[in-house]
Amino acid sequence: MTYTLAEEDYLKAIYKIAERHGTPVSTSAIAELMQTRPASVTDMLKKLADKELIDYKRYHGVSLTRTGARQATLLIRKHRLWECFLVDKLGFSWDEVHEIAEQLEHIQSDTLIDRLDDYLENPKFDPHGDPIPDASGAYRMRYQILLSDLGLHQPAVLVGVREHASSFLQYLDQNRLALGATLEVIEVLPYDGSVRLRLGDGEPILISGQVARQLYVRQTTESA
Amino acid sequence: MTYTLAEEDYLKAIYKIAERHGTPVSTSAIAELMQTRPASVTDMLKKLADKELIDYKRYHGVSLTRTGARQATLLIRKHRLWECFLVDKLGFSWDEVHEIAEQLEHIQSDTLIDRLDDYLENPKFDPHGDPIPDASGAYRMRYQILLSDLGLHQPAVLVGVREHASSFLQYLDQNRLALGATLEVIEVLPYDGSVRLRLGDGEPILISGQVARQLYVRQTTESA
DNA sequence: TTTGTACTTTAGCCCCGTCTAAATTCTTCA
DNA sequence: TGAAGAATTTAGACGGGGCTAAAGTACAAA
Repeated sequence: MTYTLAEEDYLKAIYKIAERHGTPVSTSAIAELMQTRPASVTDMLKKLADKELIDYKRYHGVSLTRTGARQATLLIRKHRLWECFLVDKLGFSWDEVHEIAEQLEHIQSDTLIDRLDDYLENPKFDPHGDPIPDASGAYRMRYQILLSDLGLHQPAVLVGVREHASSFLQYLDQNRLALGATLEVIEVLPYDGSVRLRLGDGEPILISGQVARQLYVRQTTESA
Repeated sequence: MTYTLAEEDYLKAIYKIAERHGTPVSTSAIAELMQTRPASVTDMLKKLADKELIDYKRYHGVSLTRTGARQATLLIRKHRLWECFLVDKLGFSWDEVHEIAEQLEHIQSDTLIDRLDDYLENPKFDPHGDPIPDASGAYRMRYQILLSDLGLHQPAVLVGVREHASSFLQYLDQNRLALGATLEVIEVLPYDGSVRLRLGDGEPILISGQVARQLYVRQTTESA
């Protein structure tokens, strides 16, 4: 019932890759995400398979078992709740919390995490707009689309970020692109896909197509 | 500048033993406190000595160097601040927090601990009445004596506990012996050293000499 | 001064998680 | 169909941290 730090890290990595790119998850994808060597990954996969946390066929990648997915979801719950704590209570900014939450998520205590959840008033999303699973591992996906897929003049709210790199988040801060901001696409430049948008009721700003593809928005009216 | 989990645990153990029983600290004392084998302790002592965290002479015990003591104090600071957080913010009781704080104290982030300190409003004592070192490692000892050394009819306040075992703390709870309680010794039974005392303005209660030797009190007047 | 006993260290082994180098398997394309 | 090339796994090794068994050291008592 209790796993090592390394095992937990692998489970989370597999979960994340599966979420983005589907299953099965390749050895090299895990190695890349975890900054380690494929040979090391193979070793660990055997151990995880022995513990029935993953389904593993040599040369054909892995997927999480029910138990493995359960555990991964729990880790994500812990990670995101700690991020809320760091931002909401301790005053960290959203680009500073990842590293610390990576450590905190390994603290073993169900009571602790449940009480933390209550203390934070059961948040449903973390500071990056990612959903927080409940104690049973369930979470609801919010309706959201990429800003790059938002129609012209369609009012929307910024609800999440796909990219979590500090430099990206700092860039957003500098451009007043905070979660909850209302916005509307004014123009998409045909040459390179850059997007001009109105933020709240301020002056229009220009962001690259690259950035637009990293932002999740929710439309705020049902018009075309 | 950054140490492994095991190294940190050893430093803290050595610090604690030195605090209670003085220096040098024996291999077997460390082994007993850490629930490990003397042979394992010897192995680790060599490593800590190589890193100049302890002074170590074969067969003659160890003491912490300045650097080692600094690190141990920092760990204790972290441990005690986390205990405050768990009790004051998350509503844990004082007998539930030790295990969790043992894990939390290893989280590496100076910023985190400083912000936690501020968030808790820079407490000077943890839930067991133990002093919390400041960021520089300094802390002030409170004036305190053992309840077993308190004179008859001498008004005093319960300020700390020497024993941290859950069962002991729960026993105190059941007898309304909480930190901050005012008390006065009414009688010491000659037969076994049991102490009868008045707690606040309630009925007298009887505690064993054994228990009285685990409680720290501060006298509240200068009489006799 | 010697010796018995308790304490400590050494020697040698184990498991975890990682690595490099070499071998194997998969896949794709001519 | 049959390689070439990419991905993956195996083999063998290492450092961290722990254990047992055996050997060495200290110290108190005679």
